[in-house]
Amino acid sequence: MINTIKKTHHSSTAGFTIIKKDKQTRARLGILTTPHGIIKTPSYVFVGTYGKFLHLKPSDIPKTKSQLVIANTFHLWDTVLQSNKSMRQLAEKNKKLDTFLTQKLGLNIPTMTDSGGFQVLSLAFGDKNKVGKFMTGDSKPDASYKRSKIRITQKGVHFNFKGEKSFLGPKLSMKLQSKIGADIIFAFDQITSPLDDYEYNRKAVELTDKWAKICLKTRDPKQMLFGIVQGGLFKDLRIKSAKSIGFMPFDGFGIGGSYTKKQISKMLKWVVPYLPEEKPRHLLGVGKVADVFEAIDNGIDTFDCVIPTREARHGRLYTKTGHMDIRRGAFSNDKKVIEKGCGCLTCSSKISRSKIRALIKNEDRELNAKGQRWCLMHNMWFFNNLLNEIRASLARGSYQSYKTKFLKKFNS
RNA sequence: GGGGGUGUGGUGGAGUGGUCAAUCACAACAGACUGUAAAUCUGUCGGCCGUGUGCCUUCGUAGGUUCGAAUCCUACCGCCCCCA
Repeated sequence: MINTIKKTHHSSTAGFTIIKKDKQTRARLGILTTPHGIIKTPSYVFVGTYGKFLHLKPSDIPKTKSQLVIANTFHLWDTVLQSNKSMRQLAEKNKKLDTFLTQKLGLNIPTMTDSGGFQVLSLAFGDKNKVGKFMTGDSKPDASYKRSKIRITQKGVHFNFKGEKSFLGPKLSMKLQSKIGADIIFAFDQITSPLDDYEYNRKAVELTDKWAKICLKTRDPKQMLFGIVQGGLFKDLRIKSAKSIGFMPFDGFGIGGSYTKKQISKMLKWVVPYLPEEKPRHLLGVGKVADVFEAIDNGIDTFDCVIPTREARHGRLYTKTGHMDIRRGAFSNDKKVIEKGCGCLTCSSKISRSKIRALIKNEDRELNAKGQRWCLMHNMWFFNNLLNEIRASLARGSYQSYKTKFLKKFNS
């Protein structure tokens, strides 16, 4: 089983170093060191939920310049517990791939896992509720809103998934995350929805605190464990949570929860001052272009988001002037590359817009997957390149002007 | 020359007397996607405006039957198949 995989982690190889702080914002340039390599921060973290990227080969990932990948404990749950012969054989063949997750990825790079806590939110609602992480400013709480599918106790969360009863809590999450073996793991927290009231959030903060302590106690010491700040939309709860979680001996901190649109920045301004300056900060699940700058401005070092990959699969491609829907008929005869001067594999291979369009709109699974791969290669590279340029501007001390210039050109 | 079949909105293709401006799919157009139950979802898709259980014009063409026709009848036109 997984025990046969030799672990080469050494906690001494993990850490975070701040190289430079921006003078005008809270932004900082840093290096996050893990047993599987270093991450230059600020950095985008790409979401490979099942320990892989749909339609990408392991060798594609380095070509996108991705530094860090986050997978999900909830989704890997079954497979990591299964005795897996092929996985063991793989481990013996390629001894460099020393964890379950790097084996899944087929690649020896720094990884994270989410605790599965987010699924408590996303799986908790009936399809009718349509409540996600974000709520538009004018959304109003719906009378039908209720958490009909979950029951939260002091030990964790009971819920139904695909008709089966499940339970996930801090202890089990730590156990699973240890088996998965990511370099950085997250505490099991209680995320709330934008529709939850003060009282519900207050309790969630308390429970998140309690679970945080359990996670610290039952963690695998070879991994870096990040605690998570909650508090919903409420300033005093956010601060309370940040103080409390920030005081605990975590290796870094995640900021979680859900928001109304355009509120991320405000929330970060409440929370970040209460987190230890010398430790890395991760913003969970946020990553549109504008949000990237907001996060970095407010002292965030890493952040993960499905936007680049999901939108790529849906045909939305990013350029410095905004994004395009490659499926549009207007591109059917467009022989140009997605973006002139782009260094991604797709653009440097001179794959035309019309070609990508034809592939991604093709019913044939294989051709469609090829089209999606070109889109993924482009978007992931785009975001990594953006972060690379941001880092360069931080190093030069011209972050603010880079940001202004970039956003002026970029139409979201 | 004889027999049979067929003709529907950008395309394919339903519908064979009323609830049909016409199922559905594709294309097109517009929008969404933020710790991935998401290789996905939503909307529009004859014209007009006052956006409505609104008006107008449509189912090869021209007539006819009927209270009422894309649907039945007749003729014509086009295409397909079979026999000569």
